[in-house]
Amino acid sequence: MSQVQEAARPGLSDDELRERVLEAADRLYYGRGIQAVGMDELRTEADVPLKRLYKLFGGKDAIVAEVLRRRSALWETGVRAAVAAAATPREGLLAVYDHLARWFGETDFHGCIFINSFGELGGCSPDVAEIVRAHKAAFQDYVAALVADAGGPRALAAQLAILAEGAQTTAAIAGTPEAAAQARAAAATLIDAAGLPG
Amino acid sequence: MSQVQEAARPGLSDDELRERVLEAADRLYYGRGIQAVGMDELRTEADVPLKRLYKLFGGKDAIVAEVLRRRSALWETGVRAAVAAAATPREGLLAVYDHLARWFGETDFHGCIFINSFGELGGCSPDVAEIVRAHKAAFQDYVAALVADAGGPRALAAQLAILAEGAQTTAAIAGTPEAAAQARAAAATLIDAAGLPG
DNA sequence: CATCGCGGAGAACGACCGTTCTCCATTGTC
DNA sequence: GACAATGGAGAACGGTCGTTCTCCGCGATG
Repeated sequence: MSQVQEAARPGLSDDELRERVLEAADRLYYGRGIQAVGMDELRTEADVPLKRLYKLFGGKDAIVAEVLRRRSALWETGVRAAVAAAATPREGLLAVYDHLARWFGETDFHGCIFINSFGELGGCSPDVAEIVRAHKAAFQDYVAALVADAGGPRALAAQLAILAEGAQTTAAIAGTPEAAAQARAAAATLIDAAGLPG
Repeated sequence: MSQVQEAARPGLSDDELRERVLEAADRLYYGRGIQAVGMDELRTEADVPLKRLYKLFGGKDAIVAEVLRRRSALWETGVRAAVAAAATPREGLLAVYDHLARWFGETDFHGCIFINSFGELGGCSPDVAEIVRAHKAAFQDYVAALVADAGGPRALAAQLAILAEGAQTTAAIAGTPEAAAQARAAAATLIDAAGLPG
């Protein structure tokens, strides 16, 4: 058995390695913060040669941006699926908070990676700040579209989005998931007060 | 004029120097993040000898903790004053969001330093995480007391706190202050729906 | 078989971190 | 006036960061 273990395989594709790196980076950055995780630890966790890592991504900044973009797409997919499963427009809006509740209940929940990254790097990295801003703006636009489809007033959308944001920070800091249910109840009250059809 | 400019004074008191250091640390940490600001930059900004800095505080962790504790006290003072100026319990609750609106409108607003610090260090520093948790818990307790005094239901307090949190993150990331007014409108709706006397 | 080039492992590099230490001017005391 | 003590300025230290480079074993090619 030579010292070369992995190279015995016909050679892992670039796409496969990118996937491994991004999965590891997501897990490490989300759990401990971006600055706290060095390239060497990422290299070890993903089991990818450092040289290949730099050839595939160019540098840490690009990996961070890619991780955030993937999380954004994952979030969008998840919330859209939750909303699509609802029977009525009103329940579709409330399904957003049920989706949050499931997320908050996961054992490795550590808050919203966009809020966390913005707190960590927003003051120093315009790139990260812009990705976070775009992600949150897209969510607000999505909620606005849901509210419009449901025939609700324009002002309701911003209020519902603020409730979702507040639930995320509250649950993350408290370390408990009940903020989702509290935000859901508040959302239901706001929706009803807006005279939205049930 | 010798090279010793400051020492010509009879000697700055420890309290005075502590104040200068904490003021500079607050400004730098809040604007750019904690890990992005080194002790040398803090030394320069506060114009305090590095040796004295370590004698006064012991280390960076202690400075960070002290900055957060001061911000917590400052926030508590500010929000209590805003509430106290209100004529009725209902307006007292809404005054919280007016206070947020004034804060969001400040030119150097960069979000909530507790949310930011938690995002940056919450996964690595139990000390920071605990200070942030305690600060947010104290705010929730304060809102709960206001709601109780106003005769509102227990569930309303958590909803109002979540709105305040969401407004802070939304305003910080978007870079605009309108989330405060949106949260205030939502709060008014929730308060009215709870049947709280006007 | 000789040679070449690719890719992997990890050392090396410069920069910066938090912290400590060295050196020196100044000051208060006998 | 000699001298210990204080405190300032900044170099030094060990460690870690992101990134690059060196070296070597390997497979492909003539």
